Amino acid sequence: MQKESCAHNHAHEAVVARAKEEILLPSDVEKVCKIFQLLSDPSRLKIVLALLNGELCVYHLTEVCEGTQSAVSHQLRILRDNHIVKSRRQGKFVEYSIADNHVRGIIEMGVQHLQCAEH
Amino acid sequence: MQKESCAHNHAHEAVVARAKEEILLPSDVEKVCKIFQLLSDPSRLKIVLALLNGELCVYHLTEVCEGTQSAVSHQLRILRDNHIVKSRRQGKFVEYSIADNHVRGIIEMGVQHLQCAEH
DNA sequence: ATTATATATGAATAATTGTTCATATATTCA
DNA sequence: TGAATATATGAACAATTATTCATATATAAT
Repeated sequence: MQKESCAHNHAHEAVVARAKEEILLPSDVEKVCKIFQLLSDPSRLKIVLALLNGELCVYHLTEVCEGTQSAVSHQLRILRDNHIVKSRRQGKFVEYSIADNHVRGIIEMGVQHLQCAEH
Repeated sequence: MQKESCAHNHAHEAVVARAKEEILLPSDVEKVCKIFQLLSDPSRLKIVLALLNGELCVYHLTEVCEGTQSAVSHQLRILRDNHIVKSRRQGKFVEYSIADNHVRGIIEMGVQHLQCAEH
């Protein structure tokens, strides 16, 4: 209930102070959240998963992800704006590929989590 | 624009077929998304970050995360329901701790992403 | 028992966001 | 140049979700 008054000093403020030190800076928390948020939508994750195996154009991505062209394009924009993917025009087509190699590691960790018996 | 008709067979359907094989099962995509979604909110990420250094009670978490008691409790419920954290009552207090060790790896990858020069 | 402290939770609200529909832009081909 | 294909994007809509406020429950202390 309270937020300021500390009637409660079991294990003292030291616990809080230490925990606060070890945590990330607020701005860093936001940034780490952002990368997770980008991968937390099925449409976007499918796009990124597909691109982990190599460059694909929008039409192929639309097929692979079983979405509409518009929806895929909108999500590609978000991924591109956030430097997860990059694009290059190849004549008639626009080919997309992974721009940030860290995403592979992050996703692998997510998959590892999934494959465990704990659930 | 189209979704069915394939006027476009540059690099053939084989590309799509192969990409679809390499991607995860739809249910697995959902599950991987879920773990990212859980870590994609600043309040929840702060909670998890704090708990990575050891068990903390709700009051301490409230202080560390600089949120209200209610908001922290709501987020703890979500994290507990999804087996990211677990709780045990210790007399007057309820102590929370990390239930799923995979989150450490996932977050470390997220932080690694952050620390890179690319942005 | 009564009071105070610690945590949990339901309902309401506000904000964010993913999709769809329509349309615009860009490139190729006839 | 004009038609067709490929991609992008704005606006509207629906759904999800994080927070707040009020209150309920649980434990401890007096």
